[in-house]
Amino acid sequence: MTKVTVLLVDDHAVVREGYKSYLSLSEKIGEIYEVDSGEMACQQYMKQPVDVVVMDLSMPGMGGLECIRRLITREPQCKILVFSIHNELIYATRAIKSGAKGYINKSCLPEILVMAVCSIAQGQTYIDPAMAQQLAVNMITEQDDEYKIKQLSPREFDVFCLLANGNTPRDTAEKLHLSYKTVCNHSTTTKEKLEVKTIAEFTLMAARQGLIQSE
Amino acid sequence: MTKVTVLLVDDHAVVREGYKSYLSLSEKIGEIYEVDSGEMACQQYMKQPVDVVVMDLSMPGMGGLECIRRLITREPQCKILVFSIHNELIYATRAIKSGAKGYINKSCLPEILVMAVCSIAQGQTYIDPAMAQQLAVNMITEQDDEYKIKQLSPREFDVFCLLANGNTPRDTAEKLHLSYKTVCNHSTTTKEKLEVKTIAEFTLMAARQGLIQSE
DNA sequence: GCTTACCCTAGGAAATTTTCCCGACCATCA
DNA sequence: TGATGGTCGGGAAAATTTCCTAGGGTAAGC
Repeated sequence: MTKVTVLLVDDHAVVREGYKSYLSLSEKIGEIYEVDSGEMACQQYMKQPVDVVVMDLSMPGMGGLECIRRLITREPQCKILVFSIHNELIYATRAIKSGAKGYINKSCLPEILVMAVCSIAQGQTYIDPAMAQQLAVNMITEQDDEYKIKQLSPREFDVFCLLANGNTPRDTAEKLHLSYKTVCNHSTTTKEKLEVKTIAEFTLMAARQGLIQSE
Repeated sequence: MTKVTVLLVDDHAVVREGYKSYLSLSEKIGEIYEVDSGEMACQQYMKQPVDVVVMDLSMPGMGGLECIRRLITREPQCKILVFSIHNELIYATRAIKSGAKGYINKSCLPEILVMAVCSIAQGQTYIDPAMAQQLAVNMITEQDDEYKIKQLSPREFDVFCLLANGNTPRDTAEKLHLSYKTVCNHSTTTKEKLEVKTIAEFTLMAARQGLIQSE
C-alpha cells in the first residue's frame, strides 16, 4: 500500500507546523505539501493532486468554504478533510454541504487526525462523533431557516434584509422607493413565511445565514 | 542575560506543537511549559511563574479573557501575550482591556512571535501594528456600544436582552413578571440610552457584545 | 385568448403597539 | 429629610401594524 499524500491548507504557518508534526508521527503518511490560501490550494491541487486535502475554514481571500466548492466543482474526486477550530455546528454543516468528506476539531489527538486522513484517503468519511450526533439534530432547524428564507419573494427578501439590519420600516421604504404601507405588508407576509413574531428574529435568522452587513 | 521562559496556553495540542517549533528557533527562549486550559494556566503559573504567558483566546471552560483577568488579579506582574487567530478588533480590544500586554495574530512569522515574546519579557508591549492602527479608530465606537449598554439600569438590561433575543414585548413582560406597559416603557428608555430606533438594532448590538443566547 | 396563480404595489379601517406624561413606591445618599 | 434614581404601571395620544381590498403586471397552462 502506497503512502497517503496530503495537501495542508491553512493561512497560519504556525498551525501548519503543528499539522506536520502530527502527520509525521505515522508512517502511513507520505509526501506533505502546504499552501497558505484557498487560491493557492486550487492551483496546487491542479498541478499536483493529493489523496487528501486538509483544510482550515477561516482564511482570508476566498475562505475555506468557497475553496471547497471550487475544488469539488473542478475535481469531483477531490477529498477534503476540514480541520477547524470551531466546534459550532454551523461550520461543520456548511463545510459538509459544500462537499467536504470530513470534519474534525483541532483539539483532537494526533491519532485522530491521522486516522481521519487515512479513512478519507480510502474513500470513507470521518466526522467528529460528538458533532455528528448534534448535526443530525440541528441540521433540521438550520436547513429550516435556510429553506424558509428561500421561500421569500425577491421583494420580501429585500425588506427582510433591511429590517434585519436595523432599518425602520420608514427608512426601508425610502431606500427601496416604496410606500411605507407596502413595506409593512411585506414585513407581515415575511413574518408569516419565516414563522416569527418579531423583527429582532429577522436579525437573528439573518445573522445565522450571514446576511448582516456591519461587522 | 538569562533565557526567557514561556507558558503556552492553548486547548489545541496541534497548535501548541506549532508554537514550540517557532519558539525553539530562537536561542533566547528557554524552558517552555504548556497547558490546555485557562484553569490549568492559573494553577501552573502559581506553581511555576514564567516570563511570558502565550495564550489563545478561544478555549472551552473559562476562556482566554477570563483567564487573563484572573491571572492579572492574582499576579499583577504577570505578562500575557495573546496569540489569536482572530484579527477582528473586538478580540484585541477585550484582551487588552482584560490586561494582556500584547496581541498578535497566528498568521505572523516566527520571528514576530519570538520578538513579541522577548519584548514583553522585558516589560514592553507588542500589538500587531496593523491592528494597533485600526484599534485606535474602532475603539471609539466599540467602547461606545459597551459604554451605552452599561448605562442601562438592571431592569432595562433584562428587557433589552429578551427583546434582542427575539421575544415580543408581551412574552418579555410575562417572563419578567411585569406589566406589558412597563416593558414598553423600559424599551423606550433603552432605545434612547442606546441611541437606536429599532429593536433589530438591539439584536445587532447584543450580538456584537456576545449577549445572544441561541446558536 | 382565457384562466389561474403569484407577485408588487398601496389605500382605508381597525387593531395593536408604542410613546409620552403622570403618579406612586422604595432604596440610597448627602 | 429632602433629593435622586430605579421600578412599576395607568391613561391618552400617536404611531405602527395588521387585515382586507384591489388594480396592474407577468408567466404558465389549456
